[in-house]
Amino acid sequence: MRDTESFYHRAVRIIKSIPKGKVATYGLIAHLAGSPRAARQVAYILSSSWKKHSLPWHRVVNSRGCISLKPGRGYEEQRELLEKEGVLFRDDGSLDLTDYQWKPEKDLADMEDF
DNA sequence: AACCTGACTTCGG
DNA sequence: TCCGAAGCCAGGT
Repeated sequence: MRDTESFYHRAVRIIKSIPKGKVATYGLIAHLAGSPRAARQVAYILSSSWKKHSLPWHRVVNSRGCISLKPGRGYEEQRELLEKEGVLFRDDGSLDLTDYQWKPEKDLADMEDF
């Protein structure tokens, strides 16, 4: 059996476990789910079925700590949701990953170089 | 089966 | 530091 299904479910599970007030990058989620390079797939999962799994989609940002969504296509909504959880944005629209990025406990991860 | 597409990431100029 | 190109993964057509 291919691993794609597992990846999907693992990714969903990981996204669900992102605590309020924290964020995770696409790459980190992909990494934890077992495919370090599948960041795009994580994005796909969010856009296609965040509703289906009640995922906290707004807690996922790109590697620079910015919202990947374009203005008018969810950007403002995501930013608002995050601000409601206490996340502060800089003038350029980015947030401080060193403060907000979720660091999962060793349960889920078999991260090699952490 | 082949090609296109995307809420990404990384590297080189 | 900023911009463009290439690499990657999986779903949709």
